[in-house]
Amino acid sequence: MPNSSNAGPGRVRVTINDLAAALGLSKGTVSRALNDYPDIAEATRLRVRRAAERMGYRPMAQAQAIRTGRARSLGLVLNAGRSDAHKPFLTDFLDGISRGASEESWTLTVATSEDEADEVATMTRLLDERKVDGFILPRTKTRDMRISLLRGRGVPFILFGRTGDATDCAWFDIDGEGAMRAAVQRLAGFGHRRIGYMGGLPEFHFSRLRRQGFLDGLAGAGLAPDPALMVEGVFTVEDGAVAGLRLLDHPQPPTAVVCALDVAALGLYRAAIRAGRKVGRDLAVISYDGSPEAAVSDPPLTSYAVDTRAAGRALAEMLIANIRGTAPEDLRRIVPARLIPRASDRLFARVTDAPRETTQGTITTTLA
Amino acid sequence: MPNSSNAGPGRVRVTINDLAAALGLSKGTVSRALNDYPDIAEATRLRVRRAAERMGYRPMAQAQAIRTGRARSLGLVLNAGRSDAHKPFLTDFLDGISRGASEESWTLTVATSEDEADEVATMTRLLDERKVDGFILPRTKTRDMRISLLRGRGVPFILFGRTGDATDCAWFDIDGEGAMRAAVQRLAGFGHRRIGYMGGLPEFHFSRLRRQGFLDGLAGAGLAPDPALMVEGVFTVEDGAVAGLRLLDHPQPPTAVVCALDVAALGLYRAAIRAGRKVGRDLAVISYDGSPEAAVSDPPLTSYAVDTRAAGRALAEMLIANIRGTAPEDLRRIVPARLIPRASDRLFARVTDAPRETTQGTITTTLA
DNA sequence: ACCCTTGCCGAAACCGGTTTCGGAACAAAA
DNA sequence: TTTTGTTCCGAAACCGGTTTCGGCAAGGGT
Repeated sequence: MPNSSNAGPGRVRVTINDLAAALGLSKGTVSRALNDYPDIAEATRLRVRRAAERMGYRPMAQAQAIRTGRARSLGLVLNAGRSDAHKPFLTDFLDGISRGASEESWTLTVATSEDEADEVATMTRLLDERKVDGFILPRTKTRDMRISLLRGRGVPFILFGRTGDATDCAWFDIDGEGAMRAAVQRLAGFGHRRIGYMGGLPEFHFSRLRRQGFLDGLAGAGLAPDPALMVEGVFTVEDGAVAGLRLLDHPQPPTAVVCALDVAALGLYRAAIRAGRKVGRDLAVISYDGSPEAAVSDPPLTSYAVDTRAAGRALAEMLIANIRGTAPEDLRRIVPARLIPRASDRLFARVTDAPRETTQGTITTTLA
Repeated sequence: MPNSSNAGPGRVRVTINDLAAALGLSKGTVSRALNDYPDIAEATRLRVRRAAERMGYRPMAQAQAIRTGRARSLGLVLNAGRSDAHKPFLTDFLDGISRGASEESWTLTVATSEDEADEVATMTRLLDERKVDGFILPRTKTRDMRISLLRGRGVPFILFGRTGDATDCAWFDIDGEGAMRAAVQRLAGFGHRRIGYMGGLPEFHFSRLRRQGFLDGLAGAGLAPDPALMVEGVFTVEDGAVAGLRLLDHPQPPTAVVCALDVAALGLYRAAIRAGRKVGRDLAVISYDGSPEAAVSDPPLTSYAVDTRAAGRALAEMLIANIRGTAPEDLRRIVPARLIPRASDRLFARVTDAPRETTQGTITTTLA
């Protein structure tokens, strides 16, 4: 008969001892059968499996952990302090990770922190108590304390994004620089020659990459970068509004702007209104993120979308592989962002159809 | 010397054996000293504590779990299928839970699911593997399968919200019905007599409560409810737009509307535009949620805000108390929502200052 | 017929903690 | 002095698994 002293949740819990007794085998044999050891007869293995299934046996994760050293849990530490741009995607992200993890019977442990120091402290606690086998690090910075910590302790981890020195790092990322490049190319194809840029906070590595992508795009289109048309450090709609105003107030303002984040673009929308211009008519905008708000803005924002759910899933799978021994060098993947063409980047019946000079003239006089 | 075979993360791990050896005590004594057993001399207890501190000893959570039956982890299963209204609050919510949990050295395990069946399956797995000790159940329904499951298995849990039969349930909730009542009272105070209502999906228990609160509010103001001015089942902005149009198309449309959710109100904004009316001038709106989008809408939406972070924290603390033995009946708390007065509920220089009859007339002719 | 593999399983140690039980040392009461 | 009672700690069992080790039995080769 199964386990009589069943304290805690789960009702009558069937342990490996119950299973072994029911089968007339030793618990060691049962364990090895369940874990596919080579020294178990195929017939026995099947008998054990079937009995386990029938009796509803589930190995207690912690009991395994104590011997194997694996909690079978992935750690994710969210920064709740900063207004996080990935808020709207968080559910999708968690969903992706959770699915990727549960497919291998792993789980996701989430913690939060407000600043970088707190982040490291939280991760340390999770590690010390052995609650987690590895970490997913979102929003990687060029110089990231979390990476130093984990590297120093020899703990497996994977970056969502890249970093300055990615030696020994596994990572998954979206090709932001490629998207920026394509955005410039697209705008140049529409006839734009003065293309502005709004980038994110410089400490995040993606800002650096996207900026470079933008510059590469300009070069590819034979355009010279104008520092006056480029602003960095945008991370909220408010930032974007301020920065946008600066761009639009320029004596020779851009006819198009590439934004590294949707929030920046949304801020630019506001700036445009205040400057008496209209996005989609006087000003072309292409952005990046594919956030839901972008779809309902006026005009709907053309944006490069990232599939956050798929990213979460990939991150989970890759981290598990890393924990299981795959070398970090073999765990690096980059996927393209997907363009969602909407109305903000086509200046209907004007820029689009007119030759370049006329375009410039039209815009300029509109502003004057 | 500490543990030489240190597989896995964490570098040189100091175990209770290392500690005992260093102190010249048995590991049982060390354990009891650390856990404040009464049969340990005060001097010894201190000596042990200090050594533990100095050597950086952290008990391995899983090793404790195997004997105590406590994983020291709270479970949260998110429904990723439905477009979740609490998306913008998710970070805050997780942050609250995480803080409440980590104060007691507990952690948060998050999983996702798409439908109700999946939800139950996920929770079952988490329980069977003993990954969690209890659950936080967000978005409770009047008849909730999760509750039946957990009740049946005798697993501790706490509701975020209330439910049909809350016997033996611990819960934490925001006083939505009170907010609805106050909203009606406020609008009636401004002179409104035809007050509409837009409610949420009926299966969620809060919809029921808020609806009742609205009706109570009407009664308190001496107004008779008009079924034609009440719509239910709104859960997205789109729903809200459709429902709003229905309300505004009424031959004798409402001069004010109480919304049970901000998304409903935002939908109503759209409907008003299409109907040629202007919220804050022809139509007063009070809503509930306090979502960030509501602050930047035009006009800014007056809404009852819920402190999701505080809720998360309270839920975590209460669930831990429940797991530790406090009776569910002693773990029930309701806190008021906080009114954030903005522009959407004051019809400047018209309804506000005019007597009731005139108001009605003004609105009506505006529509005609 | 004997030895040597090989296949397969049981026994027992082990992981890192918690908890029970009993007894030594010492003080107070008889 | 003996008895009784406390205080405090060690020894060992226990939790539910995993992993090592050794040995029995069957099969193959000589």
